[in-house]
Amino acid sequence: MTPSSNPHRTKTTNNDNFFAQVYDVVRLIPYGRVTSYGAIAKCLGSPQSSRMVGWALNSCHNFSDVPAHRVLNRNGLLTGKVHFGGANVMQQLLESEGITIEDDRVVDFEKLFWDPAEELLNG
DNA sequence: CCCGTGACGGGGG
DNA sequence: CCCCCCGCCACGG
Repeated sequence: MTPSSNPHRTKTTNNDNFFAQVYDVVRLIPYGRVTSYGAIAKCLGSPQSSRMVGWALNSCHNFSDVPAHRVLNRNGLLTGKVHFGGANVMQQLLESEGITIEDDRVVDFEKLFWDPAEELLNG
């Protein structure tokens, strides 16, 4: 049954699942490492839905077990910093993990990048 | 119902 | 390097 054919559905169906999957992946990001919205979208089978990854994190505002601060854009920029309450909360969280930030960008981004797809390969 | 607006990303000029 | 456009899709006006 297609989503639109279900009259009982008041809101979201696929989303609940997608959101949950995003949170699951984010929880796997190791301490001191980072990844990107696009990498998460890709490993969930929706490489063009990176925006939705951001949307998912948006509605997960501060679940203590979801390290959303480790998710950056493809260039290692802290594009989501404004959603962490204070102006530099996101940066501080990253720095507390030993990561260096310069001009809102993670230094050695490529080196610290953690690819969720790799995690899938290794089990 | 249409439209603008995003924590995005890839491709083309 | 720049900029623009497109695909993506939920949500609010």
